[in-house]
This record gives sequence, C-alpha cells and structure tokens, in this order.
Amino acid sequence: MAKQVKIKEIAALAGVSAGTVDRILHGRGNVSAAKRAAVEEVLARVGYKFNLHTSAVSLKHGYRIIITTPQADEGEYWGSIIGGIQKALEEYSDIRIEPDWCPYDQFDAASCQEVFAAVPEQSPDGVIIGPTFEQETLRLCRELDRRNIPYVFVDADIPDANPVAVFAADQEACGRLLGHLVLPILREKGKLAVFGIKRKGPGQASSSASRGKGLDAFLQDNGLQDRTLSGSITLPAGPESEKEAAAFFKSHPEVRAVAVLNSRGHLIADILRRQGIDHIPVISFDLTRGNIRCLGDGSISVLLCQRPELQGFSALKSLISYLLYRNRDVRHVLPIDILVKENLPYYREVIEF
Amino acid sequence: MAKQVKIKEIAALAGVSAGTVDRILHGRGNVSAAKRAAVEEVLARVGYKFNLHTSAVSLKHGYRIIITTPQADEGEYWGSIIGGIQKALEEYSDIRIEPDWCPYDQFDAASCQEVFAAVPEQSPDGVIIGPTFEQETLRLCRELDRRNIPYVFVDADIPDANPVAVFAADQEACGRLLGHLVLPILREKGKLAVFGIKRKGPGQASSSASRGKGLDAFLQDNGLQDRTLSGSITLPAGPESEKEAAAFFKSHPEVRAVAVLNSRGHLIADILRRQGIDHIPVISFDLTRGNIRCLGDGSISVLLCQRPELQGFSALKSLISYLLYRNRDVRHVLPIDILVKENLPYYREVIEF
DNA sequence: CGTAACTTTGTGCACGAACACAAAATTTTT
DNA sequence: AAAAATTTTGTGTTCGTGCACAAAGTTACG
Repeated sequence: MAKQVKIKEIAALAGVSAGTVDRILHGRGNVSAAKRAAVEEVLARVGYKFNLHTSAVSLKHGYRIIITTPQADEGEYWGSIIGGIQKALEEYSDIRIEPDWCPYDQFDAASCQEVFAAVPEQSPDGVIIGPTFEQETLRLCRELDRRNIPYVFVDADIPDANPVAVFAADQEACGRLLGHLVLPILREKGKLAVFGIKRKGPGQASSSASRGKGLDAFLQDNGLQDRTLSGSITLPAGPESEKEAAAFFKSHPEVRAVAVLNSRGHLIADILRRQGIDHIPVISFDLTRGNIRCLGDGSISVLLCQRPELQGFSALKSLISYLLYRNRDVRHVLPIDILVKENLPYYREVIEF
Repeated sequence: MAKQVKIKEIAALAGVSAGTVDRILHGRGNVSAAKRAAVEEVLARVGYKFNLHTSAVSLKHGYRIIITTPQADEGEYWGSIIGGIQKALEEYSDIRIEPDWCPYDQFDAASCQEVFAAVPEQSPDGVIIGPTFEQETLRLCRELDRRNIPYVFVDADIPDANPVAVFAADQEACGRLLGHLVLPILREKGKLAVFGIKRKGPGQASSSASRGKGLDAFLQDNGLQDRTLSGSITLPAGPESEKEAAAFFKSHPEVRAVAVLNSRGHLIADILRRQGIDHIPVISFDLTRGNIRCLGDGSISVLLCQRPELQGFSALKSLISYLLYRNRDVRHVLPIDILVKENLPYYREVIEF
C-alpha cells in the first residue's frame, strides 16, 4: 500500500501553494509555465491519484447529465441498462448529479433525430448515449464534440466518434459463440433457423446484423455455410405471426435448432410450444422477463447475455470520472454470459459495486 | 433522487446536537433514553443512509484486517480472490486499512489449525476467511464471536457460523450445471469420467465433493445414474500420473466426456493431448492460467467459473461496511459463468467497480 | 512614469462526518 | 445540602478537496 500523496504535499514539494496545484489538476488555467512545469514534474514523480470520493464532498455544483437511449421498459434489455445507471447514481449519491432521461423510439429514425437534436440545446455537462441509428448518433456526437460536451456509449460503439468511454459487447463474437453452441447439433444434420436479422437499413447499426455476420463467419469456418434458413415473423406478435411461424416450421422439417438474434426469443419459443413442437432448441439473447420465463420452463435452452446493468453502471461511473478528473476510459468489451436453466437463478441477484 | 438527509438536519429535527446523533449512529453510548428515542424516530422516518466515502474522509484510525485463505498463487483460483481484495483495497484506499495476509496449506489441517490459532491473538478489527477445513474454521469463528471480531467468508459457507457476509457460489448447482452440459453426449451412449472428487475427510468441506453430489443428483434425475466412472491421478503431476491416466482411458474406451471437479482440468487435458486422444471433451473449473491455455487451444471445451475476483472484492467491501456502520450483508450466491473458447477473451478484462 | 487592466498566486472557508474536549445536567457521596 | 463523581450534551477542530476572493505581480497604454 503506497501511501497516498496529498495535494498539500505536492504543493510543498513543488514550492507552490495548494491552489496552484488545484488549478493545474483541473485545467483551470492562469498558471505560469514555470510553476506548471514544476508541479507536473512532481505530479509525474509521485504518481498523484485523485480520490473520487473525497473530492465529491467539497464539490459545490452538481452535474446535469442527459441519458438518451431507446425507450426502456423494466425487465427488458434497455431497462436493465437504465437500472445499472440508477445503481451508480445511488452509489455516487454524494456527487450531485441531475439525470435527465430522453428516450427515443428505436424503430423510428425521425424520433431519434428529434430527440438527439434537443440534447445539445440543453447544454448538459455530459451525455450517455445508447446508439441505434449510426448517422443520427454521429451527427449528435459532432455537435457535442464542437461544444466540448463529453459522452459515453452503452450497448454499441460507433466508429469515428470520440466518446470518453464505451461499454459494449462484441456482437460478432456473440454470433460466433452462438455458432459454437449449435455446432454439435448442425454437425450431424439439419438446419439452423435464424430469426431477427434486421436488414441493415441506411445508417442503422443493428446488433443483430453483427451477430448474424459473426454466426455466418463461424459456420463458414467450420464448413457449414448454407446450413441456415432465414425466418421472420410480423411484429407485434399476434395470430398473424403465429400462422407465419407455423407455416415456416411445417415447410422446413429439417430445422434442428432456432437462433433468435435479438431478445425476442420468448415469442418464438411460445409459438413453438403452442404448436406442439418441443424438440427444437431455441437460443436467444438477453435476460428479459419473457426470456427468463422461457429459460426456466425449458422452452428456451440457452440465453446469451451482455451484462446490461454493468454497462449502465460503468457508463455513469466513467462519465463522473471524466467530469471530475478528465479521465478517459477507452473502450471496454464486456463478457458474454451463457445462461442455461441451471445457472439462471444466480444471475438474478446481480451484484455491482 | 430522494435528497440525502445529513446528520445536522437530523439533529435539528430531533432537537439535539450533531454529536448526539453521531453517538447513536455509532453506538458509542452515553445517550439518554429520551433523546435516543427522539433521534431514532427521526432516523426511521427520514431513512438516513450513511455514505461510505464521506465518512472515510474524517476517519481517524485505520483498521487492521487479517485475510486468511489457502496459499494463493497468481493465476490460480485463490490468487484471483486475493486480486479482488487488492482491487477493493485500492478502490477504498481513502480508508486506512492494514491488510495482513495469513495463508495456510489447504492440504494440511495442522497448518490450518496453527495459522487460525494465531488470528484472534492479534486482535484484528476484522477477518476475511477462505474456509477449507470445517472444524478448524468453526473453532476460529467461535473465538472471533467471543471477542466480537467480525468475519466474512469467501468461496464457501460454513454452517453454524455467524459471518457478517458470505460470497460463494452454489457448488451443488455447479455440479448440476455440469450435468446439464454433458447430458446431450451421455444421452446417446458412453460414460462420463469424473476426476478430482476428494473423499470428504473428517471435517473437510470440499467443494469438489459438493459438485460431485450435484452432478450425481442431476444424472439420477435424468435417468442416467451409473453412467459415471471415477478416475484419479497422483499429484503432483508427473510420469506416474501420466501412466495412470493412459491406463485409465485405455481400459475405458466407453468414456465420451471427462469432468474434472476441481481446477486441475488442464492436467488431464494435457495428458489426453499427449496420448493423442482428442475427441473426448473435458470440462473443468476456474479461470486459472493452465485452464485458460487449454480452453484457448481447444483441449478443454468448457470451464465453469465462479467470479473469484468479485468474491474477494465484495468481501472486503462488506467488511468495511460493517466496520463503519455495522451493516450485515447476509449471504450472496454468485453466478456460475460458462466459458468456452469464443467468450473467453472477454472474461480476461474483468471490470469491478 | 503612473495608473488601469489583467494575470498569476496564495489564503481561507465550505463540505459532511468523526472524534476530542469542554460545558451542562444529573446522580452519588459525604 | 454541598461537594464530588459521573453521565449526558454541545462545540469545535480535523480530514482532503473545491472554489471564491484577495493579494501580489505583470503588462499595456496614455
């Protein structure tokens, strides 16, 4: 345990006052080159480390943070991300943070554009972005860059943006992992029905598209290309989609497994159960309420999850760290958890720090 | 965001001074019944919540904490637990904590007894215990209880002890999960070779024994009892063990999968590879250096892991929380992660908060 | 050269909780 | 009933950091 050096000691070592050190640490300017050099030399030498918590005590003003993600419902994927953010808000409740939630419709680019346009106008101190539409997000980021407002991505990364931090899983790796899991089944014979690939529309960054890409690549590597069948159902789920699915499985008896590349595996699983088809394993994504139920009753056999609470928690933590100390936190790739019936219960009580 | 109530406000509401509130919150005594009642009424009403970090600023003395676990080597299971504790020490470096590491030999009850006997003698402020020997641990706990020294368990729970918190995975569930994973293979035909069950010696709480129990129960539930074969090799691994294993697999060609119930799966995997046997999947436990290598090169197909860093991290955090605020943190059952080649890389960069 | 305007630097108080110590209230002893 | 001892209560200082403000130093300009 190296003894922590305090600001006063640094000031003494550099022959300046604590105020000057403070100005340098926070980039408040108005410091002569000579003293800056002296202090920075000492700083580098002793390896000064801020303490997030003690600073917070004396922090006068609060921070206004905008969180803009797709509409988040409890028990759904985005709801978990928001949950993680709220946990972090609680943990760091000594820092006065005023969160402002700005949800947009993830299926409507116009809604996204509208919401995003309003974000910089409020000139917040920081933004957490759950990106869905690449172009719209990029436009927002440009504007935030221009105004020097820091932002963090959750769930997905957007190329050419300059976020303070990113917390997301590798979606292509998710696809490869899915491939790995169905490999023993496909090796024998039969086909894999793949649901939920969104055609990557103009400027839309779809995680299910990336998953599909990873899956295809994996199957190709294992000489199992052209062993997939693309299925789809109409949303919202109703008698219509039920009929579609029934027809699909009737006309494709060679299907030995089903992959649902988004979090709507429970819809397919329910349809399959109602159709009396219970021998085809279903793999899907995310620990949502519906999927939890299906994993528990066996109608979904595997869920791949990407720690949404952790994403949200870390995102806010990173943003705070930047606001206080200008720490950039690079890109973090979160683990992909494999959940089956036997280990499901222990993922419910998620412990964050 | 409910506004946080401060001690001064509580004092004002109850018509006393801040000092009195402080005395009640910390149980320092010397408070009249009348004022105590008044303050506690207010306390309950406004739901005062300590803030770990702000208190730490003004904390005068440090805490001496003993960490006693099996000998921990980096890259091994117990090393990860210690790593988590160190991370927490860093995160809470504003609280002056003096850790004292007291490792014992996990294969030698006498060593454990000796080390444990010395622990209470040092009258530490708190203890983190990695229990292996049930009787020895229980004796230590009794003594700590008598002296009012709080303790936390990592890795395993011990019945009849009164820890402030427990962070461990459900080992029987691990066994059931393992059963679930080999089920498709066993369903067809063949047998499962099980390595690493320690006969539960007198007073020894062995996690591999619990895993074996869970595995047997699961197989029984699925009508696959008597489909396991018990194997063993001499430790430390050498030419001797190599010969044993070779003989074992030669005489049991019906083996279709191998389960290693402790973290030494890499030993078996290496032997199998050297023997030219590469069609039998190996499942083992824990993200150790050797196992990481084997999972990467495919000689181990699945690893089950129980978040050792998180255990260590949480353990210290809980202990701090108790020392400062007398918060008990009950029992936490951590998730069991399923790792295969495709999601392995993302578990290396573990993010704790 | 003198003064205004600006830049640089230091000082001091605030934050919220812990704890030492002094003051006040109560109980015990003489 | 007064003095002493003890318990109860309040006040003030401390921790490390942020930030406002004042003091000192520097530059600009008539």
